[in-house]
Amino acid sequence: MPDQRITLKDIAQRVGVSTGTVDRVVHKRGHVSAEIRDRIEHAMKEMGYAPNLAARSLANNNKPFRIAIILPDYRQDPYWAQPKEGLERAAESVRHYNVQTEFFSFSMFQPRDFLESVDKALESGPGAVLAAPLFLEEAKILLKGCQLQNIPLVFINTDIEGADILSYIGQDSYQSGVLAGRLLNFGLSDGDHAMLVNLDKEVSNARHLQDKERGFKDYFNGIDKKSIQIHTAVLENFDQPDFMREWAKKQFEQIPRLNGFFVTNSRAYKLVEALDAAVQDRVKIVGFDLIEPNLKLLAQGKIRFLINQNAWHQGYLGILTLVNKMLMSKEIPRTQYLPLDIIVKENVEYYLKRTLELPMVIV
Amino acid sequence: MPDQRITLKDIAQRVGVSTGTVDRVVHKRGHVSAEIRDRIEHAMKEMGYAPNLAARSLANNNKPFRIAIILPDYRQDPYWAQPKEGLERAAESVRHYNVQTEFFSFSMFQPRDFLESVDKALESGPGAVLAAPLFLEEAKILLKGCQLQNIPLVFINTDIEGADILSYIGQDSYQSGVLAGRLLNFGLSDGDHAMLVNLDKEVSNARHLQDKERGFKDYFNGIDKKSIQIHTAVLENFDQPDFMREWAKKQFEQIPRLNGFFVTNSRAYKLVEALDAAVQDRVKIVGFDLIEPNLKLLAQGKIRFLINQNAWHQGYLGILTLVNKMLMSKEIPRTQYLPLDIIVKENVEYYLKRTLELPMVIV
DNA sequence: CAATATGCCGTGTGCGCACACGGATAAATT
DNA sequence: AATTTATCCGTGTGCGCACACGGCATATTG
Repeated sequence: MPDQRITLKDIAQRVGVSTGTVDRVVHKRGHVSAEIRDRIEHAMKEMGYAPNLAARSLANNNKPFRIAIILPDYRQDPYWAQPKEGLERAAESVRHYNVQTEFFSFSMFQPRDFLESVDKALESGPGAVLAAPLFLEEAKILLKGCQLQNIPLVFINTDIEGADILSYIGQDSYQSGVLAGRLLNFGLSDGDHAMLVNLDKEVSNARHLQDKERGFKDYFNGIDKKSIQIHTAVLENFDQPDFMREWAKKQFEQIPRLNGFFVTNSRAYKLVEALDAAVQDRVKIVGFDLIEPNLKLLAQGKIRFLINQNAWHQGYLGILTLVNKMLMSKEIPRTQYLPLDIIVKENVEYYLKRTLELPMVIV
Repeated sequence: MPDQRITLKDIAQRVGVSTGTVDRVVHKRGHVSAEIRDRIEHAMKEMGYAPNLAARSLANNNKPFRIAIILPDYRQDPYWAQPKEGLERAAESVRHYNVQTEFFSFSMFQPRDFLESVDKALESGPGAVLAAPLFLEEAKILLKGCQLQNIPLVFINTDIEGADILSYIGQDSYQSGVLAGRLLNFGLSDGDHAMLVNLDKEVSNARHLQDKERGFKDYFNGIDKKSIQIHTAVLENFDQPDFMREWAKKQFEQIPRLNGFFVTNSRAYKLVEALDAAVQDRVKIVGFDLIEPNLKLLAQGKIRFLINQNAWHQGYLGILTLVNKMLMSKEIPRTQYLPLDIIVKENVEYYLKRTLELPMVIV
């Protein structure tokens, strides 16, 4: 632990030059003779120089670092409120580095709206872009735009394979499916049946869904201790209670030992609502996301496990990633998967608090 | 989102005084007339002034903030390596605020050694103290010392009820016991038996153990769906494989339907080693901590769940708490419980990586 | 009334860094 | 030899804040 922090001045004195010259070397701005450059670089290593970020940010304070954020409208789907919150929280915690954020929201059902946001965002001349690229073709235009302007781009939630971006931050859908299988299996008995239920109208998450399904089935194929039979259901009419109840009733008639459900998104509560009280207590349900209706059912024991995708963290890490890269010149991994938190009634409160309290910023 | 950051100068101009006067109000250093003080405070609220931490830390950079850390020697118990790591990591991330840390380790079996560390720590004239107060009486001396020197004190791992400290950071032992009960119960059937196993020689964790046991039993008393019978075992000879095997054999003879174990500390692997191969696959074991031997058995399915106490975070949060209080003048809650992470084979890697990658500091 | 004390407030300096600007030297050109 | 050009390097200023210092009033005292 170095007692005294090494400053530009220190190594300038050591080498016998001015701080300006050292600064030129630090920023590789040229106009320094090879010999002196070598001596400075050598001295920096030897003395263990590390720039004082506080001072750096102060000195840079005239030019803000602006991040354009392209996100679906959270009023269309409450899911997007979570990344948004994380983004806002992160923005708040790096305000002191003069980081500014600007939101460009779009309708998650209209690719053209996305494009419009892309245009607006790029025209605003940002220092970096963070986006949820729901539409593949349109996202490629964003990609090109960022390359042209030579600014870093971060994707959250949805990745585009092979895209030349700074980083992708999201869930590991496949692994979350595997995890769901694991949790369900733990509570099921030999000979039981389980069902994967997809309650969704759109296919915007098609890829995530596929991966989850694959992971879920792979898990059950991989075990040999018990025999659990897996079924699959896709229901677009999850908003019609009557339809749902009817559907559920039929399932149990056809599959008496149907004892487990895996709801692949945050709508597990919709499934519970469709079940009779007695059934609610018997079947094991695994779902996603700590949203209010799910939490209530978790507390009642009617949802056994919730897997927390940590959507909040997507936004948070997104900002931190950009700040780490651009202001702290850190190396960033191409892919950053978020932890898959397992939530039950007994530990849920810590996860709810964590997003509120945990203080953090930059290293 | 305020486009332009508000500075001291801004509000000085607005009120019509100098920055020095505003600064005096900010730091409550007096020598300001009541009227001007009010006007300044009003303007600060109205304009939403927030100090620029970078500038503040720069201006304070001559006087480091030194934190004395009193911790058990991690060579005696690998557990303590985790908080230590968290402490070091946190120290690293706040280095730029000129925060320095100094470790004073002690033997976890010798109260007098602890006292010696306390003396050394207090004599070094720290700006704050962080300690793991394993010994009640001796800890009281530390308490008095800090009160005398008027410096904040943070406890980790072990709390002392009613002690006047800044904050306690640790696990919620009771709740972790409840959680263990929940997890075990999920995999057990009506009529099964479960056993709480305490593999420990010392009673230094007596309190934590009691709480865990209470939580565990409370859980099973609270359910009415199944009937699970609970047993308890305290084994000090966990280091003798022959003894352990013999003991285990006897248990299964006496309790044929013994299908679940809750190991109250990180030594779940010791229990697994004492079981026959067939039994290893059958019984459900819930333990604590992501240590190497446990992880291996988790991957093999021989430990079903590990509850992660996040000992790493104790250290990390400890430093952040002190920095938040002293440098950012934030309010700090008296008790900070750490999340109870549920770890299975399928999500373990995220938790191992998380401690390595997650970048953070201060808000 | 002068001398001193007291309350209030502005000014100046430095923290470490970034960067524009200009000065110095040597090399190349006229 | 005088001038230009290129190369290399030092200096100065400001970022927002903390704080010592000193100045200017007004109040207090001899």
